[in-house]
Amino acid sequence: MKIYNTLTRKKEEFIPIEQGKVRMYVCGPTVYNYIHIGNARPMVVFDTVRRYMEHKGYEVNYVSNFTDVDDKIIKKSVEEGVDSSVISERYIEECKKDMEGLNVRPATTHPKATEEIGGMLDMINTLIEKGHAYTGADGTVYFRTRSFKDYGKLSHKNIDDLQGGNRSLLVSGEEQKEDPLDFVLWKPKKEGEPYWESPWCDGRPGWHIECSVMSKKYLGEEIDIHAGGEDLIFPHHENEVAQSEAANGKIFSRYWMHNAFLSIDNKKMSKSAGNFFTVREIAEKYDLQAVRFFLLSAHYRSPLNFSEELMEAAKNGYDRIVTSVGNLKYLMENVSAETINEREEELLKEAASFTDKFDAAMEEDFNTADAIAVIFELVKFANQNASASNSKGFLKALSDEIILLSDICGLIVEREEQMLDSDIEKLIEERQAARKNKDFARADEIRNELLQKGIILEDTREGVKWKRA
RNA sequence: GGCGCCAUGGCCAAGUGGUAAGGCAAAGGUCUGCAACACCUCUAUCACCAGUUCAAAUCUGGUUGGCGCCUCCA
Repeated sequence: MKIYNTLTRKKEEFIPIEQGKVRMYVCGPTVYNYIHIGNARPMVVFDTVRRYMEHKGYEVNYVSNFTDVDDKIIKKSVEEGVDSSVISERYIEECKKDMEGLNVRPATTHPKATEEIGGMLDMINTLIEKGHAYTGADGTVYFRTRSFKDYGKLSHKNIDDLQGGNRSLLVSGEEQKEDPLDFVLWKPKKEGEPYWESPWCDGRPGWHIECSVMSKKYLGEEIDIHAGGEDLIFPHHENEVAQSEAANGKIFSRYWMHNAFLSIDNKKMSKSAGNFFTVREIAEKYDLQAVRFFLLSAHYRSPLNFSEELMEAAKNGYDRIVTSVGNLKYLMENVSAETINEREEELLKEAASFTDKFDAAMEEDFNTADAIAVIFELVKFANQNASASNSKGFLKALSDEIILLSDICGLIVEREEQMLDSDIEKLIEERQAARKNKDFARADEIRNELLQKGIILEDTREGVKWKRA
C-alpha cells in the first residue's frame, strides 16, 4: 500500500508503527454552520482510506475532531444571543446527519476541543518549560517558532522567506511577539467570550494546539497518518508539527495526507462570491450517495470542480451501478438453478480479476478514480453475462462482488426492499391488463400517474419492474 | 516576491518510457406497443516548441494558459 506523503513529497510504502494497526487523525470541521461540499471531500476521501485499510485487515483507530471554540462560533452565538455551546452542539449534530447521508462512518473518537482544555494547558506548560514558548504582557502565550529547528519541513518553506513575505504583518502590531513568525498558543478572553482559567490568563486556546493535544491523547505521541485539506498544510499542520515535536521530542506523524480543493463552477468557493453550497442544500436535489460517488470520481490529490452538470453526470453513473445490482437481484429471485455450473465457474474466475484490479488501484495511493472504473468494468461484465438462464449462485457471486467493491468506497448500491402500498400495486396490475388488451392509452395514463407519485415503471423481458425516482 | 500543482476526445477523468482505462453526453442498431433498462457499434496521438531515447502523453529545457498556498478556511 502506497501513500503520497506531503512531508517527503513522495509516494511511500505504508509501514505502520504497530503491525496491523493504524493510528489516523483527520482534522475535522469548525462547527459554526452546516458543512459545505468542500468539507465533505476530506470526510469522504479519508473515510474511504479507512475503509480500504480495514478491508485489508488493519485495525484503524480513526480520530477526527470537532473544533467547537472559535471566533466564528462566538460571532454566531452573539448574533443569536445564545451560548456558543448551543451553536457548536447544534452544528455537530447537523454535521453528523450529513456524514450519515454521505455514508461516512463515525470516527473511533470524535473529540471536542472544549473538552480537552486540560491537556492543552499541560502541553503549553511543557513548551514554556522547554523554552519553546513564552508569555506576553497581557497573558498571551506564543510559540517561539525559531526554537524549533525543523520549522517549515512539512510545508517546505524557508523560514526566512516566510519572514520576508510577512513583512506587512510586522507593522500591524503584535509588538509583544519576539518574532512575527511566532503564533498563539493561548489567548486572553474578551468580554462575553467563553473562557477557561489558566496560569497565564483567563482565555482560550489557539487553534493549532487543539489538534496536537487531541491527537496525542487519543492516538499517542507518534501516529501513522495525519490528514486534512491541503490548505491546512500551512500554517495549521506546520504549527502542529512544531508544537508536538517540540513538546514530545518525537516524530509527530509519519505520513501526511492532504486532499486537493474543490471549486464551484471553476471558482474558489467563497461566501462573498456566492458560490457556496452546503451538503444540506445539495441533498435536497441529489442523493448524497451520488455526491459521494462524484467526490471519489477524481483522485483525492487532484483539484475537483463541482457544478450542476457534473453532478448530473455523476448521478447517472452511480445509477448505472445501482441498476445493475437491482437487475441481478431480480434475476436471482426468478431463477430456478441453484448451483454454479462449470461454465459459470470459468466466468467467475474472470470476474475475480476485477477485484485484483480494484485492489491494485487502491494500493497506489488510493486511486479511487481507477477503482471506480474497475467497478464499471465489472458492472458491464455482469450485464453481459447474467441472464435468467444462470444459476442463483452465479448471480449472487457477481452481485456480491459489485456490492463489496462499492462498499469499500462507501457506496451503497443495494436498494433497500421497499413495500409498495396496495393502491399502487392495483394500478400496476390494471396497467398490465390494459397492455394485454392493447389499451396503451390507459396504460400510459397509469404510468404517468405513478410517475407523479415518484414510481418509475420499466417493462423488461422478465416483467414489470419499478423504482423510486 | 517565495513555495507548489495542473494542461488527455463535447464534458468528467485514469494512465508517468513501449504505440491512449472508465463514466457522462451525442449518433446508429438490437430488444420493446411506446418509453426506460440492457447489449452492440462509433468519437483522441495526449496545450505548443525543442531535446534525450530503438521507443514519450509519460523524461529534460523553454513557451503559453489555468490554479493553489504563503492570512481564518477542508
